[in-house]
Amino acid sequence: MGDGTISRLSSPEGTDRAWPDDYLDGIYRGEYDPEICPVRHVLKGIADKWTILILAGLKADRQRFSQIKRLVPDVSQRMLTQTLRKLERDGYVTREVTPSIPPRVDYELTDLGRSLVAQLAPLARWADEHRDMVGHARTRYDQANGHSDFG
Amino acid sequence: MGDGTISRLSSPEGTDRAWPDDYLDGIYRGEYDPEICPVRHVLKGIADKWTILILAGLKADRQRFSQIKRLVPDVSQRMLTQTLRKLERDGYVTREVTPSIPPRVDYELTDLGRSLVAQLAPLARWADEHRDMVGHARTRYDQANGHSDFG
DNA sequence: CGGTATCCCCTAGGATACTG
DNA sequence: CAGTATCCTAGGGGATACCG
Repeated sequence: MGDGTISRLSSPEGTDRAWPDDYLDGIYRGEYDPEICPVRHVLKGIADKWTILILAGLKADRQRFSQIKRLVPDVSQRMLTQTLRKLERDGYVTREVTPSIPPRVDYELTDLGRSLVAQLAPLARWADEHRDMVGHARTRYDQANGHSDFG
Repeated sequence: MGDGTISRLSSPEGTDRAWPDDYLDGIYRGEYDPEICPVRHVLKGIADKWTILILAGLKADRQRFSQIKRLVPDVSQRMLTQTLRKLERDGYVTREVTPSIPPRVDYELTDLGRSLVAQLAPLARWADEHRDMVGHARTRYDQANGHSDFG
């Protein structure tokens, strides 16, 4: 670990940044501690089955619980609640309860949440534009090797 | 499903794009089928514990198996192999075997892989810059509510 | 060196039922 | 309507041992 050689992978000579000015900065900053790495943490926070889709549903407007459910029809009530709570905890959304009967709960992106969503945009666009290439690559791979052990 | 109302969440009037020109396009394109959605698929492909870190290790240079292992010290041999295979299958990396003794295997990003890595950059930068805000939000949330049931 | 194979645990997440 | 609570399972992922 801390012997300093990790950052020597391909660092530009004569700079005091060990890595090029890109996202690796975040991953390898300082001691390489996987438990601390901020990129890992944020990624872990959004790298589940529903988070991105729910953030997507909230991008345009504040939404009620049931409206989000309608936008992401295949999420279970349990997971929707759980995911929204996590997003609230991380400061990405606010939760506002109106104690009427029946009750009403509105969710809305915070500035932090909107900021995150903005970062996700290019990735999603890329995903849409390159789905065919990935699909073809998979087909090729699976034909070259006989198995489909991946899912 | 396909009653067309899903895309009416907040679409601008008089356009034939149901959604603003951002990443939601990808998620909600056409029939909203979670099994097909390209964004979901790509996300799912990189949303595990190791993929991003391994892609990061490959960004600068072609690497041998053992070198990647050294860059990401806490990945198990099993998961490293498995993740690299998945990346190869999706067309993000190439795998080149040199049948020497001991054997040598080199991994390298494809153009597609480099393209993906480029999309990840702003997200990782964002993660690094906003880690404190997320951390504080969590602390606040956990103090307001007594529990730390999240991990 | 770069892998497989095996075992085993843990958590994400679905289904269902109940509640204020 | 917007949740809890409970039960249950698929599979992600670690540890270890073996192999060409």
